[in-house]
Amino acid sequence: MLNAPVYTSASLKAELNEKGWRLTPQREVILTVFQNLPEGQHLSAEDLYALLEEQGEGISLSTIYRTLKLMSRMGILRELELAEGHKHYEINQPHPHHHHHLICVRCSKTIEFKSDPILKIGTKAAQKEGYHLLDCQLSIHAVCPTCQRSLLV
Amino acid sequence: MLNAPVYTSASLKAELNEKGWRLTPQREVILTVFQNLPEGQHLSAEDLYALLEEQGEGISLSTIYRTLKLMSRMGILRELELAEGHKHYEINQPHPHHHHHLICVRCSKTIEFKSDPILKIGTKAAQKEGYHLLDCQLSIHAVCPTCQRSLLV
DNA sequence: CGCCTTATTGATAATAATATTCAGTTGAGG
DNA sequence: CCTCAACTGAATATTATTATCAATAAGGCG
Ligand SMILES: [Mn+2]
Ligand SMILES: [Mn+2]
Ligand SMILES: [Zn+2]
Ligand SMILES: [Zn+2]
Repeated sequence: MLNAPVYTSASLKAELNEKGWRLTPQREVILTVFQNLPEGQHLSAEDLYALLEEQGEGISLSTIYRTLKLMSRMGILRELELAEGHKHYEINQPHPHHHHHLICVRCSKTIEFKSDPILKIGTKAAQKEGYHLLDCQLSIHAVCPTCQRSLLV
Repeated sequence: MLNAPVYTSASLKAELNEKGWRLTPQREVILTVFQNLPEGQHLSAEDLYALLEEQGEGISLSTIYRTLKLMSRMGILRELELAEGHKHYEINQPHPHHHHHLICVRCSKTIEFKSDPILKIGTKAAQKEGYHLLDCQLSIHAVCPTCQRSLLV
């Protein structure tokens, strides 16, 4: 069941150190931002950069890109394709908060929804092949009601 | 249930013309390539470009990018994030061939698997919100057995 | 069947997200 | 503390994808 723990600074440090990596203030700040992000919000690299700038905790874009990638590969964050041209990120929540995305390919309006069966099926599929699960996300690409009406394409 | 028909030149033409667009030899060729692609194969824009070059049916990269995007937004092709840095495409098959992807985030080794329940859940989720379904794909990000062994990160 | 309008193509240049480089800094283990 | 490799930030490079624009060719229509 997506063994994605709720990370604390301590557990993040432990997991990093285990691999010879380090806990830095920047990584701690970024984790905190994602942990406090309201449900349904997703940040791009630029979003995160701007947000931190605002908070007076400026972190370089280089470090932001590196950290987003690192944490995604650790299974701490999820990398999402919610819009064309750039990725979005959110914290990778375990079971009761784990969810999926219904995305309008025209305007990018996104609706989240939960599904236990999907998480189960995904977990089993990974297990069967001996893969170590990091994230499991159903992406539904569709056209929202508004965009259906506006006949534009 | 993902009303993605099996496209023929005629039905492609019909659907294009309906929107004031045109069927061109290039679009026909590209559709044919994807329809004849063996199960489990996915093409990037560059892959497709090289493949057509080889076949002596060279099509410009501009047109390839435009066509891949157009056909994805029409629901004819699926746009997949199977590797970092570029997208892959495959034909969007209806029910009995519809499938999902288990992807190693380290080496990009990908395994396909089917699941009727997921397609059902996705279809229902879109319906409930009044979205017009184009594609429904579960992406499982994980680490394959080989990459688990090689302790590298 | 031709004609006219306009979508489409291909070549080229532009854009923008992300990666890389490297010198200076700082975690973490001993 | 000390050492050393991992990390950061600034600048630069990369590269997938998009935009531009003149030339071409679908397709609706008379
Ligand atoms: Mn979300
Ligand atoms: Mn596939
Ligand atoms: Zn929309
Ligand atoms: Zn692998």
